[in-house]
Amino acid sequence: MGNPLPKAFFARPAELVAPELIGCLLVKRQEGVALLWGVLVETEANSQEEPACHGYRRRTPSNETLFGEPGRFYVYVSYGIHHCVNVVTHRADWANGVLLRAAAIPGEPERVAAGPALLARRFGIDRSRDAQLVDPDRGLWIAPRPPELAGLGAADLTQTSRIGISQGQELSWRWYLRASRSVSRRARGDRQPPALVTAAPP
DNA sequence: TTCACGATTCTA
DNA sequence: AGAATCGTGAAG
Repeated sequence: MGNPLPKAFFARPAELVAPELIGCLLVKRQEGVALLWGVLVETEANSQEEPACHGYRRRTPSNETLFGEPGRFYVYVSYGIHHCVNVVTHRADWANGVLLRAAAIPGEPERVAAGPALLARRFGIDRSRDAQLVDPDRGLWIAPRPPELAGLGAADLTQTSRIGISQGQELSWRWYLRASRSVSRRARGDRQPPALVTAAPP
């Protein structure tokens, strides 16, 4: 879990990175407590050339990080109240990133991090993390898929349109792990999978 | 300085 | 389906 994704992983277009991030682990090191980690189960891609992207209109102090080098967190405030966490991708001077929309945290309620703002809240991520490197040395990073999830493929994911945007609906740039109950919102017709049975009856 | 709006969430 | 809630960016 200490091994982070290599920097080159993020130096690709967001729509390539986003689906590959599913199954990876978001990990946070905290003072005096065990590592906090969760499996990423839902992501969205965003890119400068389309209107749903924060960098579509102009480069400003608040979206500056999105235009920076890949491999950093871009954290923004949503609706004045919530925080949302992105990972910057592709290359510098081109707004491109992946929104981390949901994570499944072992041993915790299924939906504590089911949604971008809930994920940010549970991991205690706010604007102070903006522009910070995705790196174990900074205490917050992303680890590759663990062995048991290494076999994840397109067949395990649902690809659909993004959530909460008015423009850019035609792009199917949201991906989620179908087997997970920690997904923020399922595509139409996709039934919620059964809960995992963790304990055998006596 | 002011105003309208939003990559959301919670409740009914 | 609708409200809450406030940081931003564009307008004045």
